[in-house]
Amino acid sequence: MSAPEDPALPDLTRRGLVVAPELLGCVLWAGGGVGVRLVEVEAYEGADDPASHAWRGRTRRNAVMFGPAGRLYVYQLHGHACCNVVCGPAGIATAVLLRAGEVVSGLDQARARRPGVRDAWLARGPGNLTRALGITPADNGVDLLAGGRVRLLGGGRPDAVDAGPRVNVSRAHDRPWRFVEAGSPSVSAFKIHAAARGVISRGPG
DNA sequence: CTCTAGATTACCT
DNA sequence: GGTAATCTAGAGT
Repeated sequence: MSAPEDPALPDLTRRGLVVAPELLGCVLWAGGGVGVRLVEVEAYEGADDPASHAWRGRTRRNAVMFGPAGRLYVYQLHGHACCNVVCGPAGIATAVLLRAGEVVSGLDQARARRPGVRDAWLARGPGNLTRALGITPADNGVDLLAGGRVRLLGGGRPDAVDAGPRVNVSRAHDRPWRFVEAGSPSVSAFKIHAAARGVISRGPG
């Protein structure tokens, strides 16, 4: 009871690039009992990463990225919500974007939120993942380790992980900071930036 | 105050 | 394959 930390969770106080592949297989659990096992994530750093929201320093939107690890950073884009797990020590902006997962609990609730979508695609894509879980900008800044409505739980690592360029980012194409569980049907299938093709590698999970 | 670009998605041909 | 819908934060005037 006195040790709420989940031993299967990676140490989130390290930089997002290190934490990101270790988050694959972990479960993001939200209200309504819906849980999503993560199969696709992307790392974002701070001042050194021109693709990051935190590249130009702290603003009202990205303030949570500069906070302590284990918080949820939620922002809206084109009318959709996307969420990140904040990493690193307080004061350092680094986070992991949660791009896709497979629903492992609360299937009925997730289906109700995404009518007409096949089960494997319920949480495929960052906007779809937040929608299946019921996460909104109102959840920005919540502590995922505090046992609240939104939580991050440990899980088994996938057998194999693919790395490649991040999706729909127009800068820093040379950085293979997108990590996916190899072969998962729940991984999003968006076109990568033309300049980023060919930056793909495979490594052990 | 106005303008623009964007870590997206669904629908079109 | 392509593009319109959608809307806000951030930067520019």
